[in-house]
Amino acid sequence: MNAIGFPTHDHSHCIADALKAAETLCAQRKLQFTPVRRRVLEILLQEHRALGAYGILAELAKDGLGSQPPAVYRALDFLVQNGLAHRIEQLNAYTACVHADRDHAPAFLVCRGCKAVAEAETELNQGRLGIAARHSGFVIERIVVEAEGLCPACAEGSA
Amino acid sequence: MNAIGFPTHDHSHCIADALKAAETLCAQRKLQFTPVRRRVLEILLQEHRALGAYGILAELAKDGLGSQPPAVYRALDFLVQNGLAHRIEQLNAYTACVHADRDHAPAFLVCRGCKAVAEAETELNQGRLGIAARHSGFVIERIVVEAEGLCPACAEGSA
DNA sequence: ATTGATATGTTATAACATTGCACATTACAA
DNA sequence: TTGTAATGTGCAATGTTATAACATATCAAT
Ligand SMILES: [Zn+2]
Ligand SMILES: [Zn+2]
Ligand SMILES: [Zn+2]
Ligand SMILES: [Zn+2]
Repeated sequence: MNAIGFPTHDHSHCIADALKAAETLCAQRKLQFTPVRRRVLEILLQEHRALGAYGILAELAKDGLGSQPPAVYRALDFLVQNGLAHRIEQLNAYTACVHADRDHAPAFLVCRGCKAVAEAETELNQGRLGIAARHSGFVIERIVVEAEGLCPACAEGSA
Repeated sequence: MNAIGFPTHDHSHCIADALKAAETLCAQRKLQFTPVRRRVLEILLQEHRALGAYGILAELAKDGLGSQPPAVYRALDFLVQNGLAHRIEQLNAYTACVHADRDHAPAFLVCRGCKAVAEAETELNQGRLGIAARHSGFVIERIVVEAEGLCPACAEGSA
């Protein structure tokens, strides 16, 4: 699938591939890809959208995999920590990473209409902010880049 | 003062000037710069840091200017709406704008040590994300750019 | 068997944010 | 100046997101 933009794609493959990749990655790094963690990733992969922790928790609960907030937050911590998912700060929500294998600084297009999220990449010390940082001796460790706007479908609808 | 970086500066001027500018701006746009709104901006201006809504509320309450959450959230909405303050998404917190006069797309350096915030500028359709957006027909309306890292002082301390 | 490391379960609470309604103030035009 | 609409405030309740604190389970290495 194309990570950038809002193309249609074979989503079942998309999910299966990502889960497979996560398995491999966890095996390599000797991380435990437990049922809860796997299920949370699966839930996130269902849609290319950002889901809130409590929404995910509701799904989890249906499978009897945890009913209290810490269950989902711990799984999300694990996934985010290991690059399998990302937090969308402007929504206090989470989305599966579309290329968890490579190390990357993610950037997002977030549709305010349908809440769809597309992941792109950025550089840590790019542009004016990077210049400002170097100028002042600020050391950038992580960068949040999230564009809010309308995806083609939603722009069409509101036109 | 220098908006970019973490220089020392005459902070009392900094505050007075910003308040004056806000007054002027509100007069021009026929907006009501009420005591609550003024005081919240003043509180934000005290430090070049991000403050949480409830922290601000506590200060407000000391002056008898409101004791319930809506008081502060309304004022913050007003300030953010009119470009006098910005929301730092990664902290769920707020900071005063350092150049509220000009229309701009703000970007931030946020120190994870001392929570200091420096404001810089960015462009709406910059870099790879802009390219991705144009490519897919996504219309960017707002962009969140927040770098997390260590300011010179904190980097020194942790070395 | 004991220990240590990791993951999970459970309860409670902190922190952030909004809704709804009544009342007060301000703006503005008749 | 007075009526009226728009805007701002006070207050109570509620909703949403996130973490603290403590207990238990599992499993592997000693
Ligand atoms: Zn990613
Ligand atoms: Zn959309
Ligand atoms: Zn600004
Ligand atoms: Zn610092």
